[in-house]
Amino acid sequence: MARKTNARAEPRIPLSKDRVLQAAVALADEGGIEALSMRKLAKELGVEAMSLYNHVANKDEILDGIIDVVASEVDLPPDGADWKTAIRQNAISTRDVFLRHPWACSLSMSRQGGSSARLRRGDWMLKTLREAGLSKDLTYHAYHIVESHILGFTLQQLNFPYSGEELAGLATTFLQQLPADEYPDFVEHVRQHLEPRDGDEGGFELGLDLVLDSLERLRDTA
Amino acid sequence: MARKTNARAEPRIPLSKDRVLQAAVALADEGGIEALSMRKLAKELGVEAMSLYNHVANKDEILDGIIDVVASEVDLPPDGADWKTAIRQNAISTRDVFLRHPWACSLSMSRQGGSSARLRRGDWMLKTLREAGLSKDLTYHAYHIVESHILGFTLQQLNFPYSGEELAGLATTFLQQLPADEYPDFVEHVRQHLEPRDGDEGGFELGLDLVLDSLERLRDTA
DNA sequence: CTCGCATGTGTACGGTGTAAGCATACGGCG
DNA sequence: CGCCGTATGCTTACACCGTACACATGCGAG
Repeated sequence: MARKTNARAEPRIPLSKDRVLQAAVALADEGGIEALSMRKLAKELGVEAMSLYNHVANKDEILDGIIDVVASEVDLPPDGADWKTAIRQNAISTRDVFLRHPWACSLSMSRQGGSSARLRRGDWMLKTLREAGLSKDLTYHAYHIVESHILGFTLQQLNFPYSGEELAGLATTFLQQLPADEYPDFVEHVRQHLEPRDGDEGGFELGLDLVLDSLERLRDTA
Repeated sequence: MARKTNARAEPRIPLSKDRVLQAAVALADEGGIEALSMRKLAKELGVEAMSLYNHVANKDEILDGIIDVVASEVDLPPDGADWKTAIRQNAISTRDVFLRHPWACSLSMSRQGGSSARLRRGDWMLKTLREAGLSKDLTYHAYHIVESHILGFTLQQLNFPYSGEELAGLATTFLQQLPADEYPDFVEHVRQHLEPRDGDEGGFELGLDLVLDSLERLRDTA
């Protein structure tokens, strides 16, 4: 007979922080962040809940970890390119990543922990701004302004009832039950959301360019 | 003896949805949103947890309700004034309210429910933009861009380790434990955060004016 | 072989939101 | 005045959460 313990049937890949985080991201991706519990995560890995604690200190460490996993997915364009297009690319990449992991944007905004991938991105953006010739002070503010647009815009888009094809139906019912005479402009706005304009990259990039051009102007006049 | 039930000692103000929401806001203000549980809220009101369900359907309704309570605190400047200063005032007021209720900003971004005060504010801003002469399309985008800045910037500020006096000490330790040679620009940025610049209204209003001026320019050239 | 350590398990505790049934108090009716 | 339906509050109970703690088991080093 086979050796008693080394059950050949399943090679039993050992757990690891990496595997835990990977599974956590997958779980959050398909069920939302509220579906990510230690018990469900353990089950997903074929293990008991407490076993996870051999690889992570607590759930917070998992949350910080999965934020870092998604943060590591965003592109940091190489130096040398024009600063505005570099930041533009990074902003768009950041947005894409957050749309791919819809739970990550709000989670990322609600915890201040600086894990490596996030630090790397922040440092990259600051360096890019600084090397673009912005003053120390302007760089400081520009960073927050650009980040505000990226995070704020993406979060808004993620929280909208959804533009995904048939789910527009859901939005129309939402529309019908709000008093059109009392909030006419808001109703009009929601209606505009339902027009086919595949995503809101349009508005996102419009605002982004507004901000970047303004910063450039500020740099040149100051 | 006194009548048996009508215990004179405490007139027993009856519960009401309003009283529940008011207490919920107070609880969240002093303990953060995670301190807001049905049991604690009930205790605060001198009542048992399940009694709350006579006045609200579930906890979500409480969350939507307290968002509306804070939303009703923001100023909607009267018509007639210059659109940029009107929106400016509203933006600053919105930011102030969110700084007063630090839990409200992220909560407000993570639920799409349109309760009356929020709808009123959204409608007001859209109307203001439209009457400023922005095209339908530009109004649509401008709304999201302005909102992104307000919400994104405020959220960023709320999540920063804190600029409050001695808590700066906490931030300095945070600073010391991150590798200064690896992320030099980020370290510099955090250091700038610690300089006395009471709040970040500076950056907030700078970015806001950037956006508003750009929108005006776009209106006039299109 | 045996020991120690890393890893996974089982059980338990205090917390959460809330469903169901019971107790009580109040307002309108005879 | 007395009665009763309804609104309000209380009690108990359930499923789920994060995680502390004690224990079982496997593997590599001496």
